Amino acid sequence: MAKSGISTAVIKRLPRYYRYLGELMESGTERISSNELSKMMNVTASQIRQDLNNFGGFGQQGYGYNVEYLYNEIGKLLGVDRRHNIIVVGSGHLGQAIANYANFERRGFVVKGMFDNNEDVIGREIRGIRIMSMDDIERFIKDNHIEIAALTLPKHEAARIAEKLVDYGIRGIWNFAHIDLSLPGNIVVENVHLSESLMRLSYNLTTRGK
Amino acid sequence: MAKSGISTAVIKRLPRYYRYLGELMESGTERISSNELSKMMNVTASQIRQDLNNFGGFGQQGYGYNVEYLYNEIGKLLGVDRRHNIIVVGSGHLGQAIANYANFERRGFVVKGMFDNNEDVIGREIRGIRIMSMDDIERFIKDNHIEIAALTLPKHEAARIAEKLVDYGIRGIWNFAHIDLSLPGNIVVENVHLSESLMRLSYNLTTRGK
DNA sequence: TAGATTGTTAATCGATTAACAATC
DNA sequence: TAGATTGTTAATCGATTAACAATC
Repeated sequence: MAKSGISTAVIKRLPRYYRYLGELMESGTERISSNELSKMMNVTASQIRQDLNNFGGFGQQGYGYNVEYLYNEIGKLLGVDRRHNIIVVGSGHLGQAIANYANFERRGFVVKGMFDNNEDVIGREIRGIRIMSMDDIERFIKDNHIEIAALTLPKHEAARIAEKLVDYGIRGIWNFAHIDLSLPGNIVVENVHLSESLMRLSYNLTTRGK
Repeated sequence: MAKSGISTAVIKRLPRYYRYLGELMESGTERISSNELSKMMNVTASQIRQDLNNFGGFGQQGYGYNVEYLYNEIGKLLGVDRRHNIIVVGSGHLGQAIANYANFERRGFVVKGMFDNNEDVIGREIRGIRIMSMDDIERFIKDNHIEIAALTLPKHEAARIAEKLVDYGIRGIWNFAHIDLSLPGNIVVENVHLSESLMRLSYNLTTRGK
């Protein structure tokens, strides 16, 4: 996995900065100092300045950061200034939830199609998004410039299909299957392992002093 | 937030150990060394030994780790040897997906009810799970020993309802709303911010050398 | 100019890895 | 017993925080 110079710790925090800056913009705030922001976000001002300086000098001494400018710059880093075409592979409840979540579109993530092996659901539409046969997936990816596949298949199918998706030209996989995909290093995999998340919650419930 | 002595980095890895050990058990493997496991999981053997030794000596010199024993011990740490009653608050597509995911039950996480403000859906059932009015939520939590609430409400409602849930006795919140909840320190919050996950994927797609 | 606040270097802290003595 | 492998201490690496000179 070809790592860029920026540490994953920093990258993980970027979307949260983006969210807070978006809220500041909505509330009409024009400028903000790392110190003010640090209080809102419950992190150190030092960390904010260090994080941002990984990407260049977004602020100005004596003034702070211009909210709208910083928001837009972080947006560019996160790629939300571009359009990303997505397919959802697996039309179970989770797949449907993703297809239904219109908010992603505001950030440029557009679900163009869904795929499933189950004959019964093929042909149905969800929020105008067609469920198609897996047989059509290669053609569809190529014709529609699909970049990202949300993978919501059961674990026993996920690994095999993921490899195919890569063959067909998918560049990133949003993996909801409870499995670690091993794919070529140029393929981006972002895991959402809900059951692991729930177990962490359970761990903390169990251990918490109270 | 009263932190236990174990670092969050270690805790985050526990469910993954648990998953691999479960697979080893299924495949009939009786014992495993930290070195073998490290190769399977793509981590260092040193890290595995350090992680496990946070909780006590689960292994044996010259032998390694007994798979079933270690699996069960980590299971206890993660609290999957106990039953956790859950409610889903917000019956949108994501809430329904959670209610429908029967696999959680195998780990002791049982969804006992769903709640919504929308009159149109109240009374409906999903996999035998009743959607009820928010007005009944306090009673239900108390009568059914509900420990965890999965919060799948829109962000503008989430903060207010979360506070109420805490008043009613909820101990852990599985938060799918795009907001940082600020709740008393004895309440466990586990965030699943899907839009942030998608942005990280997008960041990596954008930056990846390729 | 004086005050504020960044950008950036240095110090600290924590997490990971390496090494090896203990022991099964 | 000899070999294997843990448990654990020590060394390294990386991330966070503190400090302050640069500069708007």
